Amino acid sequence: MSKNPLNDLGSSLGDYLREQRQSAKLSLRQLSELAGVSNPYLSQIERGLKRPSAEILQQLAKGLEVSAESLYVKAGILDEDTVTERPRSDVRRAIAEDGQLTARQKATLLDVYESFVGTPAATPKTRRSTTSKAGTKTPQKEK
Amino acid sequence: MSKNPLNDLGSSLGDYLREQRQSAKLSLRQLSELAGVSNPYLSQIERGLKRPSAEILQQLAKGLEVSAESLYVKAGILDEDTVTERPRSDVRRAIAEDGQLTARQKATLLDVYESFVGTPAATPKTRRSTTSKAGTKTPQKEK
DNA sequence: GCATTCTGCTAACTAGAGCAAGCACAATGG
DNA sequence: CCATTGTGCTTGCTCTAGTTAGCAGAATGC
Repeated sequence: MSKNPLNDLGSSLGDYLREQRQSAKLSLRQLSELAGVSNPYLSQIERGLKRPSAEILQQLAKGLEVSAESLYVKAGILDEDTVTERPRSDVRRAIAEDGQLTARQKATLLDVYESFVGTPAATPKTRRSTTSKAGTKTPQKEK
Repeated sequence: MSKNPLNDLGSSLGDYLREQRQSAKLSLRQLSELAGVSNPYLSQIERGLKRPSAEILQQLAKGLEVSAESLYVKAGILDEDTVTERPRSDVRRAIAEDGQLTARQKATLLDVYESFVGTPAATPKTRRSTTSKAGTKTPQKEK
C-alpha cells in the first residue's frame, strides 16, 4: 500500500489530500485556485515532495471544505487525541491546558490541588503531566 | 514610503511566549535548549520578527509545558472556537466536578485560580460558531 | 490532419525560516 | 581591578517552502 518507496516526507497527508480532491471532483488547478496556492506546489504536496506550512494547510482545508484540524492531524502538527478525545473534566489536565495561567502559576495551582488529593500514587517517579504526548510521531530530523 | 521595514508580525504570539518563558524563570538559552531551537531564533520569535512554523511551536510548547494548541491559536493557525468548543477544559468546571475534593477545598482552589486569572467579570464567551464542526470532519462534498 | 484546452508535472527562481558564530552589556567573584 | 559567566541581540549564512513560466500527453472539436 505504501506507494512511496523512499519518500521520506510524510506521505499520508499527500495521499489524503489527493483523495479528498479527487472525490470532490476537482482538478489540481481548480483546487489551487480555490485555495489560493500554486498548482505545481499543490502537486508536489500531494506527492509528498514538499511539506506545506500550517497556513497552506488552512487554505487547502478551506478549498476542500474539510476541517483544518483534520489536515493538521495528518500533517503531524496536531495530535489526534486532542481533537477526538473527550476526557472527563480532570483538574490536572484543565490546569495544564489553561491558556491564561503562566507556567509558574500552573505549578502552584497543581501543588495546591495535590496537597488536597495527593499525588498520583502509582507513579514513583514524578510523572510528567505533559499536555500532549508529543513523543508519539514527531520525526524530527536532526542534521 | 512609510518606512515600515520591520513589520510587526503579530507579536501577540511573541509576547505570550516571552511572558510564559519569563514566568517559568527560563532564560532564552535555557528554553531554546529545552525546545531544541536556536536561541537567536527564539529571540526573534519573541520580538515578532520571525514567524515560527507549527513544528517549532510544538517544540516550544513542549519546552514551556503548555499545550501546543494554545500556541497555534496565538499564532493564528487554529481557531480559538475549535479549541474552546471541545472538551471544555475549563479549570473552574474541572474543580467543580472533581470527585475527591471537599467543598471547602474546591472553594480554596478556585480562589487561588481566580487570584491568578481574575474573576469572570462578564460573560466569558458564549459565542458558538454555527458552522458544522460537529465531529472531526464533515466532508459533505458530493456534487 | 491540426488547433485548442484540458490534465498533471518539471525547471528555475525568490523570499524567508532557522541555524552557528560572535557581539555588547550586566552581574558575579577572585 | 580584571576574568568569568550569565543575559539578550546582530550578523551572515544555508536550506526549503512556495512562486511563475513552461513542458508533455490525453481529450475535445474544426
